[in-house]
Amino acid sequence: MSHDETLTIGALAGAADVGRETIRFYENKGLIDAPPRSPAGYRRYPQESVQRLRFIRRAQELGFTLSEVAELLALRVDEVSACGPVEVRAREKLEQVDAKIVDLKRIGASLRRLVDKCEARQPTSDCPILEELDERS
Amino acid sequence: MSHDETLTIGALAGAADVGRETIRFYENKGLIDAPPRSPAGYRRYPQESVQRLRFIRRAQELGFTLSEVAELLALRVDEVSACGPVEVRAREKLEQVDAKIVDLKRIGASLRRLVDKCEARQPTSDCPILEELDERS
DNA sequence: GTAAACCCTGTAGTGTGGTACAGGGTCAAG
DNA sequence: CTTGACCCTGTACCACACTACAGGGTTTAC
Repeated sequence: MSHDETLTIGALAGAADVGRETIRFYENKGLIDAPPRSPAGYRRYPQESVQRLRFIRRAQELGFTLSEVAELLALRVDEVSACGPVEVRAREKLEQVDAKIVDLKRIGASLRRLVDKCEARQPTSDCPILEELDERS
Repeated sequence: MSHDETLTIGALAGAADVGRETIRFYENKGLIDAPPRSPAGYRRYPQESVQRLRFIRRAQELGFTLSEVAELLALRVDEVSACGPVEVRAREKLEQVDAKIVDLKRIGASLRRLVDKCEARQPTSDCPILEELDERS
């Protein structure tokens, strides 16, 4: 297989730091397109697949399920996707994202208070933390 | 069972909006302490358990696994052993949280641009979402 | 020209985080 | 003093997102 700008599944897996099986799994789930095949039936991936895989991974880390990631990836405006429905879905995702940010900020604030308390603690006192983790909206 | 400031598992489940089974599951996993029991063996929870359960739920929604939640809750540790290692853990979580916020803001900005494009009715064939997380991989 | 290293399909198994019984005891109301 | 709503333990099952074979073909490096 001469080097022809495409990647085998193994090379892609290495480049994107995921397992081979994971890539086939994502293909099955429709998260990545089925790539063209070599005469012997081997998948040949374009370089951009690396970006897509990495996006999937990071979106997952942000708390999106695979089907939510699929929705994110499907959001684009072009000849085939009309503006109306795309806009609606994009707005929904945007709300999800903003809500996640709000929650994360609240958690972050709690953690920061925690860290501050640790820094300012009196030598003899315990690390008084539980209240800091409590909700209080 | 006269009202004695404690909650049955069902009352707690109702107050914290989780299933009974989930509470027992968390107890098993060490996420909540085994509460005292009534003579008949019924769990009697203090009011604070509601806060703890809600914290667990919220932290989970933000992408923390149950064992990470356990870590967060364990920051409460006991006595002298506390502050040093606790502070380190808290800082690590804080960094994770801040990084997530940065990524989510990027996705949010991307979605906002997409919505704007929709409003301006300027079809494009690129995928604005995919481009957002490219930098810094 | 053969062995290692890769690829294929397909199915089974894993870990996480629950959820749903089964089979039984307890308690409060009427 | 029974009936229904609650509680107990324990096990089985579920969805999600992988992960690991099995059984086979292909490519490449020596």
